[in-house]
Amino acid sequence: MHPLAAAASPGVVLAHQSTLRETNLAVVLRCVCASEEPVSRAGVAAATGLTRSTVSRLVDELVAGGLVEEGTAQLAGPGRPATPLRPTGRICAVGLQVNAAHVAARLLDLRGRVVAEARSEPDLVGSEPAAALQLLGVHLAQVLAQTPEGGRVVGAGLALPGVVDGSGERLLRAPNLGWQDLSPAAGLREQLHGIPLSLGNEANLAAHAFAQPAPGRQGRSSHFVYVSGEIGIGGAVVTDARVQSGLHGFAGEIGHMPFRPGGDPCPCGSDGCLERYAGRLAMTRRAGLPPATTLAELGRLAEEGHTGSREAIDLAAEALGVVLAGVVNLLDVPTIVLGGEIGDLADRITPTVEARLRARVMAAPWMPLEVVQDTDDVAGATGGALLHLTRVVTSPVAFLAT
Amino acid sequence: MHPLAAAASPGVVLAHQSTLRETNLAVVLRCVCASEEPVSRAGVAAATGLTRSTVSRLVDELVAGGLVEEGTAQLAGPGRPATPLRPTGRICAVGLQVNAAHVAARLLDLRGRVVAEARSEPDLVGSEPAAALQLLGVHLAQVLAQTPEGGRVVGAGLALPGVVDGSGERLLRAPNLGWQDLSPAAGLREQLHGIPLSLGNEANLAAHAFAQPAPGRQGRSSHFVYVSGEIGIGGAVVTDARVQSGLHGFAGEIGHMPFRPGGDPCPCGSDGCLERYAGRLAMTRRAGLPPATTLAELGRLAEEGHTGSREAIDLAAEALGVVLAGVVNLLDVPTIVLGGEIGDLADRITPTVEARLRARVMAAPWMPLEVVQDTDDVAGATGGALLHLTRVVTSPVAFLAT
DNA sequence: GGCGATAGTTTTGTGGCGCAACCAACGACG
DNA sequence: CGTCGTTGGTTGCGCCACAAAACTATCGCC
Repeated sequence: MHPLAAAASPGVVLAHQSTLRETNLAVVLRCVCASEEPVSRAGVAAATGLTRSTVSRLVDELVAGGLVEEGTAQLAGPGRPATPLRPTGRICAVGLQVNAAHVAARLLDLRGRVVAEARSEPDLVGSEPAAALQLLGVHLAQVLAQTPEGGRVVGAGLALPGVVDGSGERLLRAPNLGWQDLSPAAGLREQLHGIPLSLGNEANLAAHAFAQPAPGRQGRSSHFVYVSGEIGIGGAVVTDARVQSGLHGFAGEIGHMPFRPGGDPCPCGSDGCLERYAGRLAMTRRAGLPPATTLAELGRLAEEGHTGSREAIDLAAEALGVVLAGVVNLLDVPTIVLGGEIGDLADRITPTVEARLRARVMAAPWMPLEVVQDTDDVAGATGGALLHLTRVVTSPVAFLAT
Repeated sequence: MHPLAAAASPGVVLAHQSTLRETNLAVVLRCVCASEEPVSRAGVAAATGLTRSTVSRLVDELVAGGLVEEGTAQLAGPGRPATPLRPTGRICAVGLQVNAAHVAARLLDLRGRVVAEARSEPDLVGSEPAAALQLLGVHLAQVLAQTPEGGRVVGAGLALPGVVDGSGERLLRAPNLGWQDLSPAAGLREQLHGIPLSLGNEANLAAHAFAQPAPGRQGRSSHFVYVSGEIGIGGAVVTDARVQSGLHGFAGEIGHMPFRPGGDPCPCGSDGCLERYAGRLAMTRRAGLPPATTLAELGRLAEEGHTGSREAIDLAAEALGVVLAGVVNLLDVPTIVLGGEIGDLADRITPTVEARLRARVMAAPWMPLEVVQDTDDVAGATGGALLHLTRVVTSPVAFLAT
């Protein structure tokens, strides 16, 4: 690279005429994808500001390229009826997920529909990667077998509960599985048939799915903290509808933010981490229950008056509230999304968390704060698939069929 | 707006031919600005990938518009000598800053040079806004009087130690000044002569200046946490060279992240906030010194063996280390920048902070962690000016002289 | 059945970039 | 000291993509 190029790098997004066409193709495709209902060429033109003639040519190209379909039924109303446009169901991506309690595969299409799903619930704490990957491979093959006639699978995204390297190829460390330094693509090569596989942190991908529930479609919040509560606690920060992944892609370890520094030692080498108070393992231990107790059971016991469970949940809520208030102070992300197993305790936790936020967030008087729940229990897999489908929407040219 | 437009909003960046020209003008101007040395048209072409003919046309336009100057001395070497290009010194912006200890005005030009500066060091704790703004107005007039012959001042940015609303027009609350609900533009109208004024949080603007030391030029770090230690503690998170300002622009209150929840009560309504351990007021109180003691004096006393000072500094370093480790875990921003008065203690604080980071950051084995110091003591003012100058670089069309 | 309204296509015009040829001005070398 | 090679910068032409506007198609409504 030219020496100056580095200096100018952030802005070396130079534009040719072709760039212009790519941009507008993406604009049109995103518009078609963003709408729940089919839209017409004229509707796209009105929404985007492009002229009808330009939209027509771009749509024709997308139809020819197999990314958009023209419906047969016509949209009624005054004037000439419109031909409805929808993203095709033949473009698909696979979402995969492995964590301590789930192995799952999902096939999503460009409309954001779940085309196929296969899953099982083994216990993978301290497991051998090979066996788990084999099971994942079976599920992967199952969903791929249900690819629609003439369909193309553009990628696969695997959600893992651990630290993934920046390139998305290598799992560095997944403490709760007991895995480290692993390249799962090798073990899945046979089932993948050349489909590109990328890894991602579970919470990061789940947050992506929450920010963008279907390709090109905006979720109800663009600035939020995602908390994924399983054995440990993962997380992700989303600002401007984009997941903050950090310089090396390591961002999101909210479970290891300090709640009581100097308190409970944590296997991570630190002490007083949030995870030691709001993680499942910590909560069940405090409640005096076996480690395999689910959070749903814990919640039921608390409901029935079991003191230990109540205290454990209250402490967890306190810890979450305090730590999340700090995060909101730092980043002004006024929505908290509870995902993963901890969602099962949302009813008991939410009031305390909201109270702590109101009390501890400096700008609370000027902004509404909200705690919501993500009910997708394999949200990481959904996010993994959506990651690849989003790529189709943002740069359609690369995916046009010749 | 059309109903679909909202749904498609993130991508409704449709491109016309004019967009294309604007983009490329920005690319060329950024390239000229990014280089410390003057560059030639051919150099820009090589760096950006645009052709020489296109660069020539764009440069001509920038020269005609008064944003770029052709030098007279020629760049030697084999072949025809090149005509050197530099950003003009006639485009300027004003940076203003008011905090508990400084009132300052700076005039910066498009090359990033400080053209003029005026400042004073009154004590503004619990002060009347009107008097401070009057003083600021005097300094503003002083630097504006030094605008270069034929120069244009494109904007003014005022850095304030408090919460500013999203539009950049209103100061909502500045606890350490004792100010609230204030629109400073009114009080400065006479001196501003129609120059647009925008407000920003002091630490956010200082971070901007650190991320981008001159218009269009990248600083040495693109992912960092900026800590501005004065009476209280402010901060900012920078990812991908952009300051994270949050949904309402309230981001950056790192001083009110929890260090010892349940500990020292904080005027913010919470307790155990970082600021209660690492803010100047907290440190001097702990050291048994008068509140007006500067951190430089505190450091000197510690050097001389004063136990109270040593303990106060050590506790502050501990608190910073713990909280910052949490932030790094959350966001993977491996550089910490110490700015403001706390920079005077950098030597004593840095080792402890770095030790805590190494011990408490989960991904520490895979990434270098670094604590650096920002030596600009009115960095907020610099950032305020750079904010406006950056706008010139990113969208030059709006600033071309007719 | 005529009319207005809306959807979509076709034609023509315009702006902006790449390409390639050209001119300009220097250093190196014989 | 002249020639040649090298690099900087300009000019004219063609292509590409979008805008504008005229045109066709098809509906609902009176």
